[in-house]
Amino acid sequence: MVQKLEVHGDDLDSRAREVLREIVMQHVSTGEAISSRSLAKCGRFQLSPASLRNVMADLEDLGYLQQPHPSAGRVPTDRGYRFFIDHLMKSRVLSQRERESIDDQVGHVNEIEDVLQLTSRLLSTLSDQVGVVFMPTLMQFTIRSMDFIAIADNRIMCVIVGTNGVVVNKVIETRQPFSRDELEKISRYITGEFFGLTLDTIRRRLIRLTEEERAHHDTMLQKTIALGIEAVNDVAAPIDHELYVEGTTSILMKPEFADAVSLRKTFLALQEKEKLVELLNSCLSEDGLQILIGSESDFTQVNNFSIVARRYGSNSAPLGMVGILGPMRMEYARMAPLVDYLGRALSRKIEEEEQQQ
Amino acid sequence: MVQKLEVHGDDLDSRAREVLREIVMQHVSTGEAISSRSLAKCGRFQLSPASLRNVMADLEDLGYLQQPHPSAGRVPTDRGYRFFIDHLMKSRVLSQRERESIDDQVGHVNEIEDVLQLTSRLLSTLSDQVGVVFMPTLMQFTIRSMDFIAIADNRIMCVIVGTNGVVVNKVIETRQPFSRDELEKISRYITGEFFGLTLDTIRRRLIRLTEEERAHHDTMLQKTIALGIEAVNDVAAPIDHELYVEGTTSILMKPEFADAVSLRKTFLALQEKEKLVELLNSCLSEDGLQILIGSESDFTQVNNFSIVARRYGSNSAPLGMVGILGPMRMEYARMAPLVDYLGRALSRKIEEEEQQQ
DNA sequence: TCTGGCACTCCGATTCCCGGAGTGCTAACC
DNA sequence: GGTTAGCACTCCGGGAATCGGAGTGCCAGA
Repeated sequence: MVQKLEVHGDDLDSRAREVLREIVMQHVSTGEAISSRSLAKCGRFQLSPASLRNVMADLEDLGYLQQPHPSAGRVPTDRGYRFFIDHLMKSRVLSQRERESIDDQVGHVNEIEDVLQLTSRLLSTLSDQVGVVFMPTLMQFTIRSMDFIAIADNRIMCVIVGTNGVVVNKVIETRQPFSRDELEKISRYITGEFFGLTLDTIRRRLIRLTEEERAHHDTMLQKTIALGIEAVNDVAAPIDHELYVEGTTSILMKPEFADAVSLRKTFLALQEKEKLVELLNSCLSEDGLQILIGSESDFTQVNNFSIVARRYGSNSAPLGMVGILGPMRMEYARMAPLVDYLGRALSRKIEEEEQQQ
Repeated sequence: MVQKLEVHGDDLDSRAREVLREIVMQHVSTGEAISSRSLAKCGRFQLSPASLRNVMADLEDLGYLQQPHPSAGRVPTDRGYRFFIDHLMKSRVLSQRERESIDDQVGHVNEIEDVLQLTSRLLSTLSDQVGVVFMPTLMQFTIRSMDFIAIADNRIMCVIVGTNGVVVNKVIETRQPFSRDELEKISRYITGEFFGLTLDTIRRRLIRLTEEERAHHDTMLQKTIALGIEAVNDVAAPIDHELYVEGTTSILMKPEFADAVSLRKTFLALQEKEKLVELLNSCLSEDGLQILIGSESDFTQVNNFSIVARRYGSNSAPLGMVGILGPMRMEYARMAPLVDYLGRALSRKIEEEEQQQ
């Protein structure tokens, strides 16, 4: 399939490529369907509208363009955008000023949660699209400490701090009551024993311990293990994630969503975050910048969205996804470096925190 | 002003009152403007349309009705709704089934946060409007315990548990580092010393202690005080609040918001929660069910909303507001008891938790 | 005081019309 | 063979005109 597309890429002669590029660029900036006449007028082709019409007809036959209705100009299809991105696009690098502004703002925030929120906000304002930052389950995190606090007799708050500075806390219900003393001891023990391990490993070790220690009748240790398992299970439930979505208002102002019907639809799509989470989760396995256009995924298809996203965190331990979400018509050449830079900035920031502490 | 309205209330003869009631009820159920003919047809009046038109004209002169456009039927104004609610409405009590269903669901949840969220969800589904639950700053809460956990050298998580079961936690930055041992001691000391007091009192005591103890050179105590003050200040910042808003989708489906313009406007209003918080905060001082219609508050005026809300928590220590939010056209007779019951249910639930522990 | 009747108004849907914009095709041209 | 001019065709969108329906206000008569 990819091979096929590559061949297609070479199939287009340079004139057709230039025409497609110009149509994409004009359409992105105006939002209108592009006519042969407006192409001729732009001055980049020494050709008459009639000749350009021929080229456009060819591009339509190949599935790169389409007409909203007969006797209208052409609009890029998602395949058209895809070709543009893969072969024609010249990424515009971020200006010095923009990068400095980003670095500056990121530098002034400390809490991980705040950094994530700031990032989504920056993505949104700088792109004028919806900014998204996603942090999935913590199963793969390595922990720095794990503390237990009595809230009620059989209700305990568990606070887990990751080596990367992320803090998670969750109230868990326990079967047996714990005293303040016990909890302090348990906190010390677990933190001391499991420092630097992932929750996943910790759980496996705890389960192994259960079996080994069954004979010893050390009640304290048994209590510790029981509590530890409950905590790990509860905190690292697979649905557990953070999702920051910023700038939904700006996207609803776009002409694409002018009428009440698509406005409602888009609004609902942004409300129901499960689908989005599902998509981002599935993107987590791949490295580098990822662009999904319209029909290329379920979520983007039904809403005519595009997504430009990227993993953040270190290569060995990816933490989540950052990206933007908007209508298919967007300035990919500007979005791509923006998302890329913010992804890097976020990764760097988290790494700093990790080292510093 | 209130006096004036009361007089108005008596000004209307019984026929006019009945006509107004019928118009409100018909309009609420259909959403259409009500004509003299449809009033005559409903059978409650032995009058011809022509006579009813006279009554309607009078009600319009008094400001209770208005015509969307000439030669359309009449629609209640916000004053009309106000009169209806104050003098004509017969609250429909909740059915046994509904109450049992509510009690049952509330009974199955334990976390305060979950209870609040459930309540807003119930409000939304049972009313088919937007359900809102608001919990303002915790300054007036009495605490059960206060624990400090090291996250990094000079970053500490503070977990406060209220006697009502509410748990708040917040990461605070400290000027000096604290060891694990110190933190445990501090936690014990503060919890022991300040159990049952409000954050506000605690802060005042801590400040007094600062002065008293300055001479003693007890570094440990000084550290304790410093940390305590930082924690209380930080956690109980005035902006600190929780707001649960549920069911925004259902409201956007209502015919009132069919066109793109009002859809956008409503959407934006629901996004920007500050205004809503402001309004709810200002309602917090008054007891009993509160109904705000259209022009009766800034927030409801610009969006043509109405709000039916009620305080929850005990009388001596109100915790927050519960309520529903929707277009002016809503079944107030059903909304009023619903909000009232859920407010009581929520208060009762919180009280139970408090006693139980 | 109530009611029937009548004139008037306004909305909304439907229809028709027309200009603008754009295409596809063909034939001529370089 | 590629390129261009010309022409017929199509479709959209806005505007004017039309018409029926719904509702009111008012007046005169019971």
